[in-house]
Amino acid sequence: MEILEKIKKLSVFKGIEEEKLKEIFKNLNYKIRKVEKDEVVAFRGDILESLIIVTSGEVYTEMQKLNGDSIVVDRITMGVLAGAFIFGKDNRFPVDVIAEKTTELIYIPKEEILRLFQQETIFLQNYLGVISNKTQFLSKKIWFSFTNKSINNKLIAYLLNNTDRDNIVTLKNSIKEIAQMFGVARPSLSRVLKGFIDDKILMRIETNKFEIISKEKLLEKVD
Amino acid sequence: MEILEKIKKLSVFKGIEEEKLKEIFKNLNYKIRKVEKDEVVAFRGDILESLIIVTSGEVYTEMQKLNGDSIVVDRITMGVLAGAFIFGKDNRFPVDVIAEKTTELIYIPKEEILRLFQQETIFLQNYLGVISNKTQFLSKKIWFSFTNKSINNKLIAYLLNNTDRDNIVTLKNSIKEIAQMFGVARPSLSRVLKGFIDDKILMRIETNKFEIISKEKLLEKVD
DNA sequence: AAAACCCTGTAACCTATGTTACAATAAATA
DNA sequence: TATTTATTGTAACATAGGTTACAGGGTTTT
Repeated sequence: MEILEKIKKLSVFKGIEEEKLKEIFKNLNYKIRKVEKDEVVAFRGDILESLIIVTSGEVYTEMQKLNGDSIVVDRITMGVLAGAFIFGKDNRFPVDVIAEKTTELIYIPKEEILRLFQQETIFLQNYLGVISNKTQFLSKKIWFSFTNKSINNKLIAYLLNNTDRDNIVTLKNSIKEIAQMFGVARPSLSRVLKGFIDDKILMRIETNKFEIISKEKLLEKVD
Repeated sequence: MEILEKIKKLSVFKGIEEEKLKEIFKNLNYKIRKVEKDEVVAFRGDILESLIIVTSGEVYTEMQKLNGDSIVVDRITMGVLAGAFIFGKDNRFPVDVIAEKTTELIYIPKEEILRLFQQETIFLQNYLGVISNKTQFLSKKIWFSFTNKSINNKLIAYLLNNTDRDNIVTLKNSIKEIAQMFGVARPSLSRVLKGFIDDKILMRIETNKFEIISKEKLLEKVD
């Protein structure tokens, strides 16, 4: 069972002994599906009857904007695909799912999943963990964009969240990426950043390393 | 057991026969807590060891903005409180929880919940449903604000989502509330709405009832 | 009916942010 | 090292949206 090698690395099966995992999969009704690059794994609106797990390769999910453009929502290399949608009220895919490269997927029917939950508490806990983390992640994202409307505030929150002791901030992402995360234009973010430096609130140490000269002054900039 | 009367109305216990529910609660290790209006149920950062269920009254959750203002995130009258946080990586409350009025809560330890999951599949499915729905709700919210940046687009998406056949839109909320949902200023929303009416894309039938004269023209307004 | 209140429309004004474009680095590649 | 490519800084300009303020129309309260 070469599938075991892939399976045991997945976070939903973490902590289950290999022997048990083998036993589980021997009696499990599942399907393996291989898709090529650019192949559509699922269309928006498709009904979800099975849990889909990505074991190798990569898929991305995209949504349609009103003007027809589509934006990439998420990328999944290993793990559960849309885990919150199989048990929710609306069990249809909210997004299109497309393979980024050659990808292997496992389909496990919902009933089998429920049976596994009963049989293997660790699996249940892992699964609960996965969707709980997703919810937490989304909650934080919403909180961030809701409480920090201006670029000013977004940047301040970001800086404060990434300060080590000694008030040094090392950016984990490029300015370009941060602007994207914030959903703002890159030059606009640069402008605000420059403003903080001009006002001697921040000091640039390296390209993407700053010292917060005064936290108080920084907080005064909140609008 | 008067608690049964309250319990059986909760969506996480839906579909479980009353007799079984009685049996479950007889052997369950839980605590009841009563709080008065304005009493703090939980502080941001508190560790969650138990599932908390609101059985009567009402609580609201609030978050701190950088400038110290707090905003109300959610209100819960009956149901599970922060259900995604007990099984997630970070099992601390992300928000302050405060009683809106006299409120009764049930605390069930995490281990007991897990035991219940094994014992009563319906409960497990209900619970999965609750957090899944939450995730779906948050996903939609994020999608909406991410794909519809301008008030223009937000309003168009809102109108299209609330059209019945015959292209009549009846607003479910006041303009004020919609502006709040969108996170924009009320006069700004009014202005855009007026724009659509001036351009003969919408026609006002009643105060909060409109006819979409031309869906095509409406979609042309997307930026 | 009068008063008080809340929701909405509307207008004038201002500012933050997007847009575009180009120069200056920095990083990657030949 | 030289050349290309991606990332940033910066500036000039346009505009969507926030702010404030006030007036008209509903509702509720007195």
